[in-house]
Amino acid sequence: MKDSEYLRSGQISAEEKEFLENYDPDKYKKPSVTADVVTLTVDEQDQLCILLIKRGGYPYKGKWALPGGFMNTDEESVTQAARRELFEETGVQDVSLRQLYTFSQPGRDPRMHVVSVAYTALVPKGSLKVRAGDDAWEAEVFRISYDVDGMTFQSDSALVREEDLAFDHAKIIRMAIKRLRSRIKYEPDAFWLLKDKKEFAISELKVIYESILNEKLDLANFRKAFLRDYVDAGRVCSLNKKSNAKRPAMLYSLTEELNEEEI
Amino acid sequence: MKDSEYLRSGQISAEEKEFLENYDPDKYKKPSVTADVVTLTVDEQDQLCILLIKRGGYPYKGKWALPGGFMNTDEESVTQAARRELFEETGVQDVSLRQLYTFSQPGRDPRMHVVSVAYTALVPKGSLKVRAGDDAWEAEVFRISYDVDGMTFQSDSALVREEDLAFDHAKIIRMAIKRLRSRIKYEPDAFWLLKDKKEFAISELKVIYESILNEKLDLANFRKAFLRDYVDAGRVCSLNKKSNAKRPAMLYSLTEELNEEEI
DNA sequence: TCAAAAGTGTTTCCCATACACCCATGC
DNA sequence: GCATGGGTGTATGGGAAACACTTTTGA
Repeated sequence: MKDSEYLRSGQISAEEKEFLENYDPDKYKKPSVTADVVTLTVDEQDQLCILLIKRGGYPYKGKWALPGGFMNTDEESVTQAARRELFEETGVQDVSLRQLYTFSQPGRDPRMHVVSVAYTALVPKGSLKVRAGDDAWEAEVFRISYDVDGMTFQSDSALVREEDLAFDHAKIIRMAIKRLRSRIKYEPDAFWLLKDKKEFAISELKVIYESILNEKLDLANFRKAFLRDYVDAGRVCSLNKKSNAKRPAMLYSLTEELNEEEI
Repeated sequence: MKDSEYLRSGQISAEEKEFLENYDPDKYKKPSVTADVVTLTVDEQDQLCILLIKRGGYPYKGKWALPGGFMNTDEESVTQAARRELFEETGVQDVSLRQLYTFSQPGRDPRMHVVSVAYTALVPKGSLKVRAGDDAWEAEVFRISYDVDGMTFQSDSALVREEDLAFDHAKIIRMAIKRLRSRIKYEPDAFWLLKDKKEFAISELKVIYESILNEKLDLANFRKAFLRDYVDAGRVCSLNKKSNAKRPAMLYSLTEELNEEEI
């Protein structure tokens, strides 16, 4: 592995150097490693949405699935692979990308043993425009809703039930939403879904929370929590600008960079 | 991939069957995948401890590191690999094993690109006896303590500072402890560290919490929280047995199976 | 002047903390 | 008895939820 911190440190004996040069990386059989991305956003009607792609090839040809793909070994981390894939399929770059879980059960992919590192991507409201698909894939944004027996995904042209998804992707999506719901209680994840993190009203943020939690919140109490946790804590500053609604709302701006990964 | 649910479902066209039979699993270059385990326990002096192994071969020969190893592709999940490695090195089986994070930065292993799925294992008090090491490795249990610039690990025969550990293992350990500290506020993780989950006193559980959080707790309030969150909620029942201390304590027993992984 | 959304104030209630106090046992 | 840890009771303060009320704009 060229360029490793370890090698550059220079504290390596001749014996170790020889070991590394003669090491056979294919001593063990290896699984494939992919990044799968649960891409969430909120649409103009304040509905939580997810990006799915329709598989153009086998396996699960014609089924809807999470976007993702194989990592470029030796060149990138799985996180970089996830970011690359997401960019290739949507063009969005200003997203939160956070590791969710790694799935590695043998048999979850019929081709071979695939270890999938799943990520949750949070895309700002309005910025998830789907690119025109080629023959390999076709992408669409689906509104997420729930009924007695699970999630359904609805776009302008298709209705998909969770059991129709490819691979174990329904499980991954359930996990992502569950985790997001518990995370927004302590972490500023929801800010990523704002149209503009540098100029937003409290009510806009409240709508994001409501979409994620699927329940209505009390604005007065939401405001108090927001002021306490973010404004008073210095993580958000007020702009003294006014929007142009009924009564103009005070606008706020995130001061801190949102740290994506707590490594 | 023999035995896959997908293949057995039988809804596969001849065309797809042919695709799967001709698929070349080595189309892309693959990284290696390993499981690394942060094995935590509490010793008889109520100190939080970790299992480390001394590396017998290159790289980082002679350095202390997390136990772990390569997964057996096609035969097991990374979780099973972690469980297998932990068993081989310690003989313990009744442990909580929970996925922590996946590390995949190129260069983190000087041999080749290695994707490591890290796990946190919680071993009941007193049951972590180290096996005699062979020439490939040597294991020891270290007490974890903190000073101004980081963690130190102390066993009966060695003192290791976090920057002396192999690979990026110090980072992984920090993450594991941080996560455990926040998790025990909501989840019953600490029960795994009890000597006997089926017969324990409240004060024993309190000691576990104190070891993890590294701070003293008020027993009266700890008891109230325990009764509310576990006994009243039916997750723990009282045994009406008495231990043989000063004043005998009421003993409790976990009724539920602790679910290890929320997949 | 009215509707609608923004923003403030107040009341109530729950619950975590702190801490005083009683209980059961061994010595 | 008394030391030691087990267990109960209570007073207090902070904060979250519910909701009434005021303010600012557009129409």
